[in-house]
Amino acid sequence: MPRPPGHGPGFEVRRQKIIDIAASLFARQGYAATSINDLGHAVGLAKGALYYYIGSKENLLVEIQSRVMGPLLGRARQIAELDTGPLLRLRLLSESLLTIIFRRLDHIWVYEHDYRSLSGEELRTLLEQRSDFEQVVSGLLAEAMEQHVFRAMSPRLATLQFLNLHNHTYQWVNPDGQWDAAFLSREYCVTLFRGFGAPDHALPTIEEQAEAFRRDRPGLSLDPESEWEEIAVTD
Amino acid sequence: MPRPPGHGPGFEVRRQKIIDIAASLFARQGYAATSINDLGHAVGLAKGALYYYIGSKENLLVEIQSRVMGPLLGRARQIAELDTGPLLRLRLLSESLLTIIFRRLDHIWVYEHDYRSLSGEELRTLLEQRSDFEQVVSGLLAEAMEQHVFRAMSPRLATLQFLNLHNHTYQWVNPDGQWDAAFLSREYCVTLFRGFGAPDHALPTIEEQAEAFRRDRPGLSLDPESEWEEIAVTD
Amino acid sequence: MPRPPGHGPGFEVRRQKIIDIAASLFARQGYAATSINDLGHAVGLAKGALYYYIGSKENLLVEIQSRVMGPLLGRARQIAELDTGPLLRLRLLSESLLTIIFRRLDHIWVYEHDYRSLSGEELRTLLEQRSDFEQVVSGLLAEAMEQHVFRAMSPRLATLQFLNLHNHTYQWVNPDGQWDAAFLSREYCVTLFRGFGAPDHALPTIEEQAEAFRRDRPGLSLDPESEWEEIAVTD
Amino acid sequence: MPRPPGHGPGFEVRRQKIIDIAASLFARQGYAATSINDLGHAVGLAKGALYYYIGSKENLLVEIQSRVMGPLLGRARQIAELDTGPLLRLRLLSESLLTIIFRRLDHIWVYEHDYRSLSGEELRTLLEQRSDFEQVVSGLLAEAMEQHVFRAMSPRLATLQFLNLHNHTYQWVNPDGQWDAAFLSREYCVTLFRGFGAPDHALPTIEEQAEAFRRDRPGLSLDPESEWEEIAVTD
DNA sequence: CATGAATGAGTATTCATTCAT
DNA sequence: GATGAATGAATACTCATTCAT
Repeated sequence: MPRPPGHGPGFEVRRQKIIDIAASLFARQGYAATSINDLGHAVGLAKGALYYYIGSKENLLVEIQSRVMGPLLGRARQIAELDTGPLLRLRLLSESLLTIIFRRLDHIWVYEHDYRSLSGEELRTLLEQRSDFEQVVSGLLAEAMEQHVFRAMSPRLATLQFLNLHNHTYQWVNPDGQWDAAFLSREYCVTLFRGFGAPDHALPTIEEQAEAFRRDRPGLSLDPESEWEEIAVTD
Repeated sequence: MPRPPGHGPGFEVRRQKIIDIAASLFARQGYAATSINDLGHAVGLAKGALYYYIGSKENLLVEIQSRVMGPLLGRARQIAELDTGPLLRLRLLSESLLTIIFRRLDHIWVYEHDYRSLSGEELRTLLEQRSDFEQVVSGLLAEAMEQHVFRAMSPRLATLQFLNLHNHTYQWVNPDGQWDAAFLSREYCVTLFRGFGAPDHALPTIEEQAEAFRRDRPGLSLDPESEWEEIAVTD
Repeated sequence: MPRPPGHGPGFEVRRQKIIDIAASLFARQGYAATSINDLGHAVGLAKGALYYYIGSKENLLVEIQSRVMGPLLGRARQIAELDTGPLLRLRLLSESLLTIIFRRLDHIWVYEHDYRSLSGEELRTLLEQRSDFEQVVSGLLAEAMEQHVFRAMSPRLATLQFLNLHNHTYQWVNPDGQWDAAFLSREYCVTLFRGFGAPDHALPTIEEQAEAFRRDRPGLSLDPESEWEEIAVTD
Repeated sequence: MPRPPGHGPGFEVRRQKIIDIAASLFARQGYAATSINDLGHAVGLAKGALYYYIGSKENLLVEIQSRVMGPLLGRARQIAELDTGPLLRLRLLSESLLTIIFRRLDHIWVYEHDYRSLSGEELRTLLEQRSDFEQVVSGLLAEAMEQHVFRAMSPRLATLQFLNLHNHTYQWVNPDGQWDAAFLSREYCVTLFRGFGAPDHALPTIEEQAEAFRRDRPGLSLDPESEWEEIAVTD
């Protein structure tokens, strides 16, 4: 009894590899400046076979974007619901964001530079996801202000500062360099928490809390390797 | 970049107008997605005439980039040499940078998104200019650390945080919105100066100093309008 | 067109079904605009298996063409040899032609629209068959003129009028509509026989003859159902 | 004072020539089977220059279709409004239709074979125009029936017979052959008018009327040469 | 100065066909 | 028998650039 027409078992594996390679090319040369021919050459496949896997060039962009936004949003929502103070959650969120930037720098380049190449429907989805992520950040910052841990300030402006500081990192970061995501997160949060902190409020010892948290909740660990793969594939 | 002789008196004026329009188109649609035809249509000139003014498409990109970097570097060097404390100079630099972002948002979009479309020689020039600007920032931050106004930290990392916070602003800023460059600069500097500040050091009243400075040195005023035009054209 | 040996018993049945589906797709979308993928999808078979049955895309066209011309020519020759007056034979031929048009409208569309996609050898065969059919018509018309049932006129022009009137029918006919092949044949023949008839010659009562004929010679009945299937499969 | 960007004086001339050549290629090989490369080769122009004139391949189809329908509908409406008997008008209409078929055989091939390659909007326009033409025919036939010049019959079926007889002519006609449009029109009308005529009604001497008409109304002459060019270019 | 016309290489995408498994 | 994977040529179309006038 032959199985109905469809895709073989190796299809998805190869498809993911092609998206990997596409992300790296797009990151290096830009989406518009990378031709399907370039990609075929890099993958080692003729154009026809390439299309068998990718459907269309724009579809590659969609896949790359959702590889970024899927894990990011998933993790952000997990963190937002933890029963800890808002600062610890901001610290965890910061590290998650930076971890993803470190681990998939090429995806982030594409994500940041070429999202305007998306067409209507896909673009709307993406912008919604971005907005969802921003609202998680906004919510945590607002909470910190309500608890007078942070001084009163425009929540929107605080959010934008948080995002500026983190999101621009992809422009210069070297994943194999001296700094890792944990270190950068610590530094950024020191700057932000001191910058945003209420004048008379002694900031809590976030780093100790974070360490304790990681010790107690290994299931929610931020180990980037496993997390990414798992979420990316099932996403 | 001298032009061959024989151009009439209106040549440069018209050339600058064409670059203006090109910048706005590139910002809206991207450099790769904007055709010379589009530009000709927007300018009201046939393609042949356009080439008389622009030389090549890539040349437009070079012009736009140097319109950004020229005034920015010029202003940065002026500020760096002022005989005031490093924090005031950082504050003035911050406002200059944001002023340029506000006033020429389209140029900045092109500058940030399409610099990879430049070829070797031009790209190297650009990266050098970026590096020069970063060194001005680095220098001021190091000075603040030496004077123990800022706590001891990696000067490189401090620089990158300063740049992250400012440079990512173009992604969301609305020049006609509620916030202007002066306001954002104030806010960013509060965050950074408190974040970077030495623990036991009371930060000086930068805003008052800045106001006094603007009152005493009107020639060095940050009035973006005049500054920009002047530098851009003679650049 | 014999197939290499080794095919199982269901081969020919499945093959015919595939040609059926191909004809309907080609008729709807055109031969050039229908891909082998489309066909595979409609049939429920992957492309590889499809080629096992069809040989090539052009071959499908050949099969469809001969499914039309085979029964048509066979029936035309049978009718031409009947020992009745030429008008009755024209009337029977007319109804046969229209019957085939009605029963296999999709085949006729392909036959009329896409025969130019055939290559040399196949095209020549097809054109010969068309010419053979035209000669049967010509012969009957000439006979009617010789017997002074029709007025003297160019036999070629009479033939072309007969063919114009019948062959263009596929463009608008609806097999499920109010008119059937028998009705249209009656109407066309009234027009043609009166139009072609010798001025002083009372046209015979063809319809009564036709009815009597059908009563007496059921073996030569025009029942389209059985006739078509039989010829098509053994063809 | 330079004129604004647009098209030079030779543009439209060359454009019309390209459409001529396209029509001849499409007629010979079919629209789908004719590539833009083929056309460029036939015209003696590179692809880029071709697109400068044609806009798109489908646009060529639209132009060809309207070159047929424009003059045809224009002439049909003129004829329908003449103050003569319906038979003379049918005779004039028949000759106009055949004249266009003779003069632009290649256009008619494309018109008849490839109209399904048109997309929604263009297709709808075309079908409307076809329907308009059919209604002119229907109107004249109905008029003849009302005046009892023709026997009572389904006006729709009479129309379809008229159209079958005329429209299928393009399949075999040779414009340089022994028959011209006037001759074919005469023959077709004899067939149709005798075929449709009321049994007891002596058909009028149409050919004499037609000749008189042509003598008296030279402005409405059917001279195909001048008529076509005039209408085609201004259309 | 400015135009319209021309080029040729490049773009994403499709598709009939083949073939190892 | 049937599949999924691969090919390579073809397709319509775009675009930066040039140049005679």
